[in-house]
Amino acid sequence: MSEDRRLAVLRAIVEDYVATHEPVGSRALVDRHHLNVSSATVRNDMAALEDEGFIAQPHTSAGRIPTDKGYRLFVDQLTEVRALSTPERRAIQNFLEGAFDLDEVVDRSVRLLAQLTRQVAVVQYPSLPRSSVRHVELVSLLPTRVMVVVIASTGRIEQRVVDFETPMSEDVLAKVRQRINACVQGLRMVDVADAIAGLPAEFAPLERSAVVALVASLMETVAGQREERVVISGAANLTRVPSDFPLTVQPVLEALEEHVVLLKLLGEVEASEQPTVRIGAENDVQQLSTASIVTSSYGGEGQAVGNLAVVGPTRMDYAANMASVRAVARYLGRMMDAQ
Amino acid sequence: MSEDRRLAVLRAIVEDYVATHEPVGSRALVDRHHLNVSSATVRNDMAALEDEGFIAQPHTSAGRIPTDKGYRLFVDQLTEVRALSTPERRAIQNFLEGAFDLDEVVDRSVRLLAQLTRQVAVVQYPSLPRSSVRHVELVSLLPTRVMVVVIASTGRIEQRVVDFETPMSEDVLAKVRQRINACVQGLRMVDVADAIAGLPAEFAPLERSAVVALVASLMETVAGQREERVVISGAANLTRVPSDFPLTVQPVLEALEEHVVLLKLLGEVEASEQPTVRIGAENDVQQLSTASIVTSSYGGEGQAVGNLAVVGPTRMDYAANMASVRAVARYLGRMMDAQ
DNA sequence: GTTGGCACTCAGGGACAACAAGTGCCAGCA
DNA sequence: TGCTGGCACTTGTTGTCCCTGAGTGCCAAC
Repeated sequence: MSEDRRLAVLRAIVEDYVATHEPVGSRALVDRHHLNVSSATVRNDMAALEDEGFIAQPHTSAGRIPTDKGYRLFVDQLTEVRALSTPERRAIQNFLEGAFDLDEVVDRSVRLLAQLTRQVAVVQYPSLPRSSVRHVELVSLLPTRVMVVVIASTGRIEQRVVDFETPMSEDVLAKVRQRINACVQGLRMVDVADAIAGLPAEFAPLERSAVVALVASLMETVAGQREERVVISGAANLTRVPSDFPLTVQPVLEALEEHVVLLKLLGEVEASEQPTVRIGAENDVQQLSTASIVTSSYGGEGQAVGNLAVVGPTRMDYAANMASVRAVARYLGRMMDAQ
Repeated sequence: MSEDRRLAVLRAIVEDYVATHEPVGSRALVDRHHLNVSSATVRNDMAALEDEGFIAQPHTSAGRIPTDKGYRLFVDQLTEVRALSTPERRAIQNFLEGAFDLDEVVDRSVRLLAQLTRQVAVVQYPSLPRSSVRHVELVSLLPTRVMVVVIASTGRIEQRVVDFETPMSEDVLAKVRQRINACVQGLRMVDVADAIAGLPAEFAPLERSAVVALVASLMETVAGQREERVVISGAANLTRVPSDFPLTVQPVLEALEEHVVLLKLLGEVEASEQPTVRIGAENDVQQLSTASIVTSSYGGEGQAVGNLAVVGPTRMDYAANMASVRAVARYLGRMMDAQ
């Protein structure tokens, strides 16, 4: 019994099952793929594959479907991610290039990814701690209230309102603004806290408490556990094929609404050129144990600033989805650079 | 045959059907509500109600369910929106008050609304054209590239990148910044275009083209058809009761992903203290013809700056949802004032 | 190691009967 | 005039039985 053929049989089963959504039997297999052996031989191979846990039978008289372990082996066999065709690439480029600002770039990316894969797409905003400072603006709202606006190199903008006990004059505010920018412009967010820690000491005791409050607020903003943000699109695709998630659309939708859960999912990827796949129960999130996730990081200049993902049924077209995820991640990274 | 009793019967049918999700028969009706008449009498009333189109039978041997027209009459009979209980109100307040910035306020509101109503909630960001300018910031990215950042009175921030043909010095940029803010600060967005139209003329011919580009970009930003933004939450609630949308979760989900559609839905409300209800086919959006929508506007000082809504099956608890929508709209309006 | 053959299993679907829920209508009553 | 009890009728639901077809496992032969 050849090991190679067994792998070929597994691959054929996965391909057929992904295409037809029905358990595939030995007869259909030899008909559709030219395996050059009889159905009885394939049956023997299938029995072996089942013993090893790669495929399973819904019931005795049915064909086989791949298990999570089977998909895993299948995916690991995919030696290289297929490249998109030129027209596909051009479509992506055209679609993303019309965007004006970061919100629009992210929004278009997530929609595009959902459309390409016909699955649910998730895109994380460029992570604040992983980018650098372009500009800090202080806008006076009241004599005792200032809005701190941080503009990141990725185009992301964060704001926060600070109240003081003692009023601050426009002159002092201008000076603080100038000093802060001098200290932090171009710095990586993670280094900002150190850079401005000494600032309050430069100011007269009377002004110092307000400056301390400003600096503290700025530190909070850039530390930003809270500031990670994700966008999803294509939830309707979950219901496109009802059998995808037989009775389980709800837990999946619920998981997708929990941004904390999503961030955890996205966060588990190490930065890499290749998309990462997690299949079924490989996901730590219990609600997504019937789903598979294809993730990748993106960022300019080989520097990951965020992650993105596609979520779908374990029975998905892994090759195509990996290609789409990689393509969108690349274009997104390029947009970040361009900004 | 008393008209009052017929209305009471309709109300009882709606209430029972909303509660049980099953066609309600004459027998069950007299059992559960003390109507003080026999089931035969109720049957006569039901026949009349059916003639008038307020209720319908799924099939001959089944009970009655309300039609869209029936729900409409029921809703119109609700003379006043129930007030929320004090603990409910306190919960809302606590939930919303911890928010730091606008994004967080909107995010929390939409989640809260989804949780209160157990339906899909939609919240529109404060509309740019309906708010005023707090501050305009120009951040130099390159000598020929500036990021225009507009901060609105509602806390909303919009950005946009402008490229010039001729480089602009920091000095000129500072002057433009100062002049723009002098012209537009505190102005309503709709009046901004007029206020800055004359600005380029103040500058030397050499600088003028860049200033024109800046002014044009600013005008585009505040005109902002494109800039309306909505957030949704609670999509998982669509699948909570499978019978809510028998085979139709998909079109509803699709409609909810089309922000253009949502904005249209939200936009059709006239500003009013009372929530507006649109039932089933009353929605212009065909995909939502099996859904009902409860909308309201919100805004500080009686000035509407945005809208919000709850989307659910026609068979929803209208009284409760109207109360929740109104409550969240009020708190949201208050938050806008506070900013 | 591969193949054809054959007995076995089991989900799916049609036919049919019994049942339950609910209706419409009518004659009688206040 | 309006309400009520009663009764025949309709129809979806449930359960049983049976048949069919797809697919398997295994064995003997090549």
